This record gives sequence, C-alpha cells and structure tokens, in this order.
Amino acid sequence: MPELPEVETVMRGMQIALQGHALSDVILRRPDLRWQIPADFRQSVAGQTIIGFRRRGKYILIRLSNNLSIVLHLGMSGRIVLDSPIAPALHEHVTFLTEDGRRCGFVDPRRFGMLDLVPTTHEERYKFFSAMGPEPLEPAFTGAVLHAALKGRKSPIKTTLLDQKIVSGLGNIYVCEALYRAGIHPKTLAGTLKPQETKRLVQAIKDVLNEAIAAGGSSLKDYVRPEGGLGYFQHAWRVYGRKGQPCPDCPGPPDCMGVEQITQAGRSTFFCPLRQKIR
DNA sequence: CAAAATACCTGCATGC
DNA sequence: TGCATGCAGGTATTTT
Repeated sequence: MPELPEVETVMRGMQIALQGHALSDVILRRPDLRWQIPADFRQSVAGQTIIGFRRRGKYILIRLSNNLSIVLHLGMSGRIVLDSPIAPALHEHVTFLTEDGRRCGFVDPRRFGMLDLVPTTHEERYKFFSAMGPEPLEPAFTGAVLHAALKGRKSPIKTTLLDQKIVSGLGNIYVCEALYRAGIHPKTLAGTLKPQETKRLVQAIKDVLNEAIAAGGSSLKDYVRPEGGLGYFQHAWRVYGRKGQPCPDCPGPPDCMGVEQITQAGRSTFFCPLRQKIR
C-alpha cells in the first residue's frame, strides 16, 4: 500500500534498526523483481556499512560506505519485515543480514517492486529520478509551482496528479484525499485550475501527507514486529474506499447521498459530490 | 509533445 | 466446493 507516507514510515523504521550497522550478507532468492537485480548486487552490498537513508518520491535510497546507494521501491504489494524468521516467508524474495544478527526481509507477492544500485554521488542522475517532479513536502512546492506545472494540461486533475513528473510521491489514495480536502472535483481539467485553487490543493496535499506520516510515526514509536511488518497503520481516509458513506461534512440525505466512486483512467476515484462540485 | 493503453504479477472478494 | 471474473494502493513503456 505504499504511497509517500508509507514509504517514509518504512524508511524511518529501517533507519532506526539498520543505520550504522554493516550488512554481512544479502540473500537473493530470485534474480529479479519487476526487473533484474544487478548481477553484482550481493558482491556490492555485502560487507558495507549502512551510513544513511533518503526518500525520493516512493523510492527509498540506502546509502552504503562504498559510495553506492541501494534503490528500493515497494511497488504495489511490497513490504519490509524486520527480524524476519530464518525460514523465509512466502514471497520473501530478498533478505538483508546485518553483522549484529538482524534479518530484514523484502516481501513482495506481486513483484512490482524493484532493487537497484546507483553511485551515491550520482543519485540525482538516476534514470528514474532525473525527470521526477518536486517533493510535495518541500517548501519549494507551492501553489504557483503546481499551477505552472498544470498549464496546458487537458487531462483531469485526478489522473494528472498521479503523474510522478508533476509531483512525486502521490498515489491513488492521497490524490483522492487531497482533492476532497481542497474541494476540487476530480474531473476538473488540470489546466483550468485557478491559482487560488492550486494554492488550496497544495496545502491539502501537504496536510494530508503530513498527517499520514505523523500517524505512521506514532505507530513506529513503540512498534513491535508483527508479521505485518512496517508501514501498515490505520488510516483515517475521508473518501477513499467509502463509497456511499457520508464524508465528514456530509449533511446526509436528501442533500447528499454520500461518497461517489467513479473510474478514471482505469482506476477508482472517490469524491464527495457536494463538497467537490463540477464546474 | 501529451494522453491513453499496455504490461508486469499474485491474492482476494464476489458471483454463479 | 470449484471456477471464472474483476479488482487492488505503482509505474515504465508502448501506442495513439
């Protein structure tokens, strides 16, 4: 379920457990996830100390002492399991071993995840980062910046916000939640949003992401290690997955029949027809 | 160039 | 119970 807040939470959990420790080995149980894992991955990683972490969009970068960074993406179904059992779980394709005896498993049933290597000093030039849009939580991501990025765009704002070149880290859930908070109908053509609306939208994006990260952080603070692993915490979604239910501001029937679900570009969109008027 | 369709893969809920 | 179907939170790539 990983969008930006979940990826951030997973990264922080890994940081607490692993930073400063050396990787004694890595077990690769198959040569590929979504793509081939570099042939020299084990050789490059084994024996190196983990010196830092960073998140870019939905990617996690694990910086090693040899100027290499592991690039990790969780895909749709990926999760990280700390202190995984010696007998690997179903779909635990990769396990990192640390010198202090910990095991960190990468479980990914659908194998949409990925694992790669990039020189730490060249992270920004990594093929999947060079065209990536701004980090939504950076101060540089403003209403004016988004407004400029949406200029001339003729697709609906919902699908446009899923484009990682416009802004990085948003997925289906948080796009729905942000549009709801900003009071913008998902079918609104992206290029027609007014500066005032993009300003509201940017604030809504920052708010919803920050709240979700805070919720993840609180679950991390005293996390035990259930088989569920990291990054799976309770969400307080206001419209996502709530078809037919009242949104928090819903006056109820007959004024509003609750959250509606539609399909855009083959994916589900949830919105409140009362708070998010078409125009 | 932008936008839409396609591809990758397994698990699960649903309906017959 | 078994089986077919559709859907799931991602994104690079291909096609239009």
